[in-house]
Amino acid sequence: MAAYDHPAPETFELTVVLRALADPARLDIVRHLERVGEANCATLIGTRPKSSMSHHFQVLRESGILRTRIEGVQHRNSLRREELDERFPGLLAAILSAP
Amino acid sequence: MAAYDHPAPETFELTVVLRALADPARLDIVRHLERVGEANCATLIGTRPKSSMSHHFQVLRESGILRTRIEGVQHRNSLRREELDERFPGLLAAILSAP
DNA sequence: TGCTTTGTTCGGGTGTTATCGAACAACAGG
DNA sequence: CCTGTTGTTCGATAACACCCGAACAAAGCA
Repeated sequence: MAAYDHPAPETFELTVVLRALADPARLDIVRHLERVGEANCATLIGTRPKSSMSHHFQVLRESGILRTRIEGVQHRNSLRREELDERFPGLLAAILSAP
Repeated sequence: MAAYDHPAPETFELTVVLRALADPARLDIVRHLERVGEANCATLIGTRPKSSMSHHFQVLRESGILRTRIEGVQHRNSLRREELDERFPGLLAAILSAP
């Protein structure tokens, strides 16, 4: 399995990031990652099937919100906090602290 | 023309607000309102038809991002900055300062 | 009463996104 | 190898959102 491509912070698009976050399932993923730091897909699957989760991770990854590191058979995801804050200062913090 | 209903800040939903902002046309409206304070629909129409604009204003209004005040035949729109900041501290500022 | 201005509402067409099962691929361990 | 685990990819369906013209509504004014 080849490593994923991750966009550079200068190419993050605000509307793309907002659209990625404007989904309850993906917001759950982001909030969970904030708590645990790093997680693979399986641990985040609630009632949703794997294929749906894989799609949501792809959207989050391609928008720049998270990075995926491959370790063996698992894909470990974590937030790109510094890079997001570099491009959109305060945005992630505001969203993570929102009710 | 009866006045519009505007949601109370406690009922603002993060995903709804993010979805409302995750559209280039609506982001333009929000940025414009930040500059001029208050504006009616017509002054914001660029190349888009009235019906499209009316739709975008409705989305922004129902999500809580702006309020619409009727004055004669004009509908004056302005950002609900304090109320948004009360519910989602820092969110609007982060978005307005983003590239 | 007409006429103009300003927006809304309606209807349909179009494109995008979410969802999910099933099949596939990559890796690790026995 | 063979098997189990972990995710991705594919294909189909359904839901949603955007877009725009046309008709409508409300208010101001001659």
